[in-house]
Amino acid sequence: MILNHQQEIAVKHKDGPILVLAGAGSGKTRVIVNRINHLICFAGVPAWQILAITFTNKAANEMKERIHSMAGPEVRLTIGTFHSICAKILRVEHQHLQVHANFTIADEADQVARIKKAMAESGVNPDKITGKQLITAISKAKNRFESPSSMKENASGNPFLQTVADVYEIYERGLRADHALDFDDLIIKSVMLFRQEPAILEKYQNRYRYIMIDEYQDTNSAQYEWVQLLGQRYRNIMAVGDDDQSIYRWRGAEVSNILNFARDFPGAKVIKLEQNYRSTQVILSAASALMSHNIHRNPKNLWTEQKDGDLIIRTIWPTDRSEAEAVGRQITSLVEKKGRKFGEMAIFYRINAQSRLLEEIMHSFQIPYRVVGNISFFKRKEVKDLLAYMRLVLNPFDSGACRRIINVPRRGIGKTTIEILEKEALKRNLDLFSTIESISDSGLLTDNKLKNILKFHELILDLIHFERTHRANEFIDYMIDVTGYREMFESEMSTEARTSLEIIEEFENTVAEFSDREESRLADFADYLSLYSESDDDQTEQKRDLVQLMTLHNAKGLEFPVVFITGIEENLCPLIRSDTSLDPAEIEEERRLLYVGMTRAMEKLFLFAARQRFLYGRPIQQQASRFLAEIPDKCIEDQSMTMERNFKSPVTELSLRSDYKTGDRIRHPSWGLGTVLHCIGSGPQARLTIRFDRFGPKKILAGPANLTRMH
DNA sequence: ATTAGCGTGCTTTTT
DNA sequence: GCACGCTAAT
Repeated sequence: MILNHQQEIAVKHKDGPILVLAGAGSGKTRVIVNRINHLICFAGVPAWQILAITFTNKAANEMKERIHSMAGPEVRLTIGTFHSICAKILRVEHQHLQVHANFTIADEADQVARIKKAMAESGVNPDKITGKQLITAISKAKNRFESPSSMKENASGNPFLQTVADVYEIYERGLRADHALDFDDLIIKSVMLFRQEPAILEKYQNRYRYIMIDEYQDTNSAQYEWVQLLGQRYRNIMAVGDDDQSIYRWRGAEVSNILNFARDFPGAKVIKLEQNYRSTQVILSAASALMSHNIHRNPKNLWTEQKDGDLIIRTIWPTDRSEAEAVGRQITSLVEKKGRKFGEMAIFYRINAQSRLLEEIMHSFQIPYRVVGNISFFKRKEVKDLLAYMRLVLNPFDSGACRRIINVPRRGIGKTTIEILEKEALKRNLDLFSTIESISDSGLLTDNKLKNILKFHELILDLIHFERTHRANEFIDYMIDVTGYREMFESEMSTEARTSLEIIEEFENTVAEFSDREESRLADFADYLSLYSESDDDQTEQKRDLVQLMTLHNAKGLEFPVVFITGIEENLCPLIRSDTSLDPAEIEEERRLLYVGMTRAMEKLFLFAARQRFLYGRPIQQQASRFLAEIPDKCIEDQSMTMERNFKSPVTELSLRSDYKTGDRIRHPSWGLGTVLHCIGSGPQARLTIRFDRFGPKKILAGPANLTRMH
């Protein structure tokens, strides 16, 4: 395809910083791929000097493929996520850190387990502070480069921070003892390495002279500094992103990074890609109108050469079930009457819990589907067990891995034996695995038990030995047999054991596939498993003609001819947790999330909501989302009335009858002056969200509040 | 030492 | 509606 003018400028840009503000569907990936190709084939840049960073492995793989098909399969450049690139650097430079080269990467489950342990150890009351809160707080501290000790000093008087600091300290100690790094560490340790070792920094600066970062709006502060450090020497940085598609603020992404790029890199060229090649005019107008309600953004003017296309169908259903059935009916009729393929359609929702009902309905309509990014494989205990074996073999210091599989399958090593081992490990300041050797002459264990653990020890040593001389797939096959892991299920005839065997086989297939195309060391495979989530793999599914179900977050970067977005209701989309007051910035992020969902649609878009929804097992009365009222009527065909005659759509109510609107100034008898952020309904029943000048945002009911309107 | 059964409590999104 | 964690029973 021919590039448009703006795309061409970006593609042909060679030296110096450049920011590409790429609106939804504006051919962002095309620009990156073409520029890389241009650098290699026309600008004389050696491929190995190019570094391309993406946020998901899926994006990285896709980019790799496209570059290889364009510039030739032999070009070798570095493409990967921040995390995988950092992991590779840290393994090479490990001697400058306090870890050995085979450090394990603590995945999410591992992290949760460690936090729980640390909580128990420091005597935190789990009713008061949840593990999740601690993980978030610790992650924030880490990304500020704050150590547990400095956190302790700064926490004086704040009991919450005090607790966080305590848990943080134990958590860190645990990671270090096991030679493990968590996701945050991968980035942070790399930054610290760059900061402290100028020679190493220089080495990588010279190596990666051309840096490209996709989804720049999703970078967090540590990643930002990483880019600054690595890029400051040659300043050949291309940042590509869209502030309107920033949906990861909650995990530290800072939109300001993209908004301030031109300031951070003086002389940066700024290119705006505003022509949309994906959606119809109607869809694009609707999405743009929605986004215009956000205040904190770069205004942009997306346009398309495409015709108007079909109106967006907006329907409020009485229940979540009827909503799901409507999706099923529509899909069936689009296939039967319009010749659509299942694979051309996708269903989006805000939270994973919504998928179950949809799955049930798809099933009863006999619609082939798949759920993207669903738990399953990587959370299966079989996969975790096998992964633990791998980790222990690669890194015998990993006591967590050791503990997990020391008695799986049964080896007669029970809780008490493990407790004795752990106490001894703590006393001697050793890891679990080496404790096994040194405990033999201590007389702490009976001969029988000693025999059992020594046998286990020997088993692992044998695996370590085997690993050195074999490929990952050979090792895994060997491991599964020699540990008796497969046999454990083979001897059982239950259906559960049968699925376990299937999982094991799937695991073997994964290695086999991996060994086929990548380096085939076990260590690489372990990284692959730790850093790659399953939502990353195959877009081959699209070819298998299945309707795809996914969360709005997972929809980013994809496109479908037909899109259904379900559950566009207050408190669900935007999602508002009951315990938190609603922060305007969070509402803006929710709006961006819906925007991302809408802009995935090429031709047909359905926006659905329900008045009653089952959530956490109970029926909850829902109201249409404020976002629905923000989409202009001219883009919409509202089917609520025809579908259900005796029900008046709250959307109509919402958009037509409101005493207050966003921006109105009011006075409250006790809270004082404030600005209306949002209003649902009218009269005394109206539910208002007001940001008070002195007290911040509050939700109130208009009736009892006795508000005065200011002019 | 292992398992089964029951109650609790929690639910966003992910590298 | 679910997963998880705890307890109690074998």
